[in-house]
Amino acid sequence: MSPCPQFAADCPSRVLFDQIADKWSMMVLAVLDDGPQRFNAIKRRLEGVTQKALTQCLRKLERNGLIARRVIPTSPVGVEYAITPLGRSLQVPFRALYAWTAENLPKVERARNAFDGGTGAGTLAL
Amino acid sequence: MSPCPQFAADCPSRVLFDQIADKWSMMVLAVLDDGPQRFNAIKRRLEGVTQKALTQCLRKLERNGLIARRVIPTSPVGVEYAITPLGRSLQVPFRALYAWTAENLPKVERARNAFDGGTGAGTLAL
DNA sequence: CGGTATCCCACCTGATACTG
DNA sequence: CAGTATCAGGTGGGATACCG
Repeated sequence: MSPCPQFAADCPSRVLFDQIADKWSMMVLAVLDDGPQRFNAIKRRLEGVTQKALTQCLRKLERNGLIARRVIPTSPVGVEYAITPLGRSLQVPFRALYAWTAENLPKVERARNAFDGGTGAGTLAL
Repeated sequence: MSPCPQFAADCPSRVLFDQIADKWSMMVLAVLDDGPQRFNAIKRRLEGVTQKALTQCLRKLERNGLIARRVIPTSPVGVEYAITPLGRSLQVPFRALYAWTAENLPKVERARNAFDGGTGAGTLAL
């Protein structure tokens, strides 16, 4: 199986992957999967995210049709973000990835210890 | 479903995700899925990758136990990289993600055009 | 509240040169 | 061949301040 025999720069998979695989996108979608959320509510659940980074991430997700932005014209403006059906469909492969991390974290940690601890002897064991 | 009620910075999924979700890792694993490859052979198949970036990526994958590095003591040294069973297991969720990109690229492109073209009216359509 | 604008700095990048 | 070393330069992040 090789969908792209070579990974050209304009390979659709590459282009799209660059869009969805950043540090925060997956988590934002996971948060919004619980239901629509306000900006600061999302921010509170993503430990370590800055306002700037979150804003950029939300814009990108919105641009790609994965989330929807709705302005609530209250006294101090409110903005609500909601996951779209397209965004929800991306949750499926994302959850598969999450499951992999949960299942294989111990193995990765063991490999890392072997690599770091050894003088490079890790290559022998594999 | 919320495996992490909140995304703490030390959430195992977050930590591991940061390790595997960079620009090149997924493609390197896909290339090595065809069989062991030499450094420059991999480089040739990843259009746009620099030697430095590829070296860093291969080191990280090796450290995390996803690929194995083998030095072939020939006249000009040769180095062969091979995917490990652990790396191969990661291919499963990666392929699911690839399938999603292939299937949903048109929808994303349409959303993007709506967002870019419109004055922000894209929020209405969703 | 939900941003945008600004500054500043760390980092990543590309290019080049050099080594075992 | 497969790197490491180095340096210039652009990109992005963090902090702060300010606007609707």
